[in-house]
Amino acid sequence: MISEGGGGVRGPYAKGVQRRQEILDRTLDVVATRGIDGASLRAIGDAIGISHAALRHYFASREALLVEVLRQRDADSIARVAGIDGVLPRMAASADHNVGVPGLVTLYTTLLGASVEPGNEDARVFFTERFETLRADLASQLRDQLAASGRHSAADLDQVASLIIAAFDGLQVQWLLDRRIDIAGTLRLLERVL
Amino acid sequence: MISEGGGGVRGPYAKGVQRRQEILDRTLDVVATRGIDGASLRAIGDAIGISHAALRHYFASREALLVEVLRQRDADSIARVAGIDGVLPRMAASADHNVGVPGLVTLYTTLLGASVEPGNEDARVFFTERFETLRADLASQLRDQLAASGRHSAADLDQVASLIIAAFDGLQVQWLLDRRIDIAGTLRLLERVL
DNA sequence: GTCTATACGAAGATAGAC
DNA sequence: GTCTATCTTCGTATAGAC
Repeated sequence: MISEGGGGVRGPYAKGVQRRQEILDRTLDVVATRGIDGASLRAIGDAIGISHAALRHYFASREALLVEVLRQRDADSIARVAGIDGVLPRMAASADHNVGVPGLVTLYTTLLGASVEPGNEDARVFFTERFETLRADLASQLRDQLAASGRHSAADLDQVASLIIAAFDGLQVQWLLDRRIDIAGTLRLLERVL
Repeated sequence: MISEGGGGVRGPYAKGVQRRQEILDRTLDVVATRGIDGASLRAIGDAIGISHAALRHYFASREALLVEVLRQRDADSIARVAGIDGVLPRMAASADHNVGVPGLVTLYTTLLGASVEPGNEDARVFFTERFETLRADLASQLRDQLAASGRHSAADLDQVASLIIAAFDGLQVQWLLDRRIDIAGTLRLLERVL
């Protein structure tokens, strides 16, 4: 719907949509291989076989492209663990999966760090909304869990949600710097005490 | 000792040492005012009244300069709360202080995010060592606290230390993106459950 | 030891031709 | 839709004044 306007009905779009997806996929490849700093528009363009200027026909800026890569993979990630019961077990499963895709975790961490900087509005908007949504979802699920187990909590569930997300993100950074860190195990520790 | 070699004993150094500190101080000002991306070597040089090339007489690279700013302020920060009893109260006090210096928190967060990227070795070394030291200190203090209260913990204290640091860092990021986040309050929540 | 001047290559962004 | 060419700014590097 949104992507249908002007021009023909099908022909022009199939290629454009495919091209856009190709750019997103190859960008993650380049990021994983050469790092974020190595993923210049020219390097990404070279990997696809187009000029760096052509990339900007699909994405408004390099930042917008990187954020879009993350947005897509993050949605996949959330969908993958959607069936798992319990908030912390779901986070731990996510952590386990992420261990296999360090390039993506690096992209997440780097963009998150950059998002607090004025001038990186795309990343800022993405993460602000992501955290807002995630906090609300987690808090509501925690409420359900407590109700189901017949208990009730004295703690502010929004604060608990913030804490869980913070632990997840913070542990991921420590893990990237030192692979001995056990993200899932530490999240299970948090689950035990909560 | 280290900084004494060649030339006179005092004269030449006074200026250099002072200049170096001036650069560190002004760099934080520029970062706080214009953001990290706005803190180019040229912008920092302009703020001091020297050329950008002169900065590299004191610091090997822009990254090394930024890391040194953070290293110095971080040491101040740790010293400031050193007298406070209990691990979490000390972290909460740090958080309370940081609320007043958002530019420094932004610098910390941005450099931390960048440190996981290959090519940012200065930041990587700083944070890797920082986390290692901090985890060891926290774990040892937690052990003391438990011993003093006559209890003993079933949990791995290194994991608890990781968790506390992760919560602190993660909450700071969420706070930078949404000032409604209550870092100290959420840390106290963590203290209550541990 | 301290600093200016200057140049280099790479980056993101942009304009306009095809 | 894609390109080439160009603009500006960046970090870095070097030569040399004082």
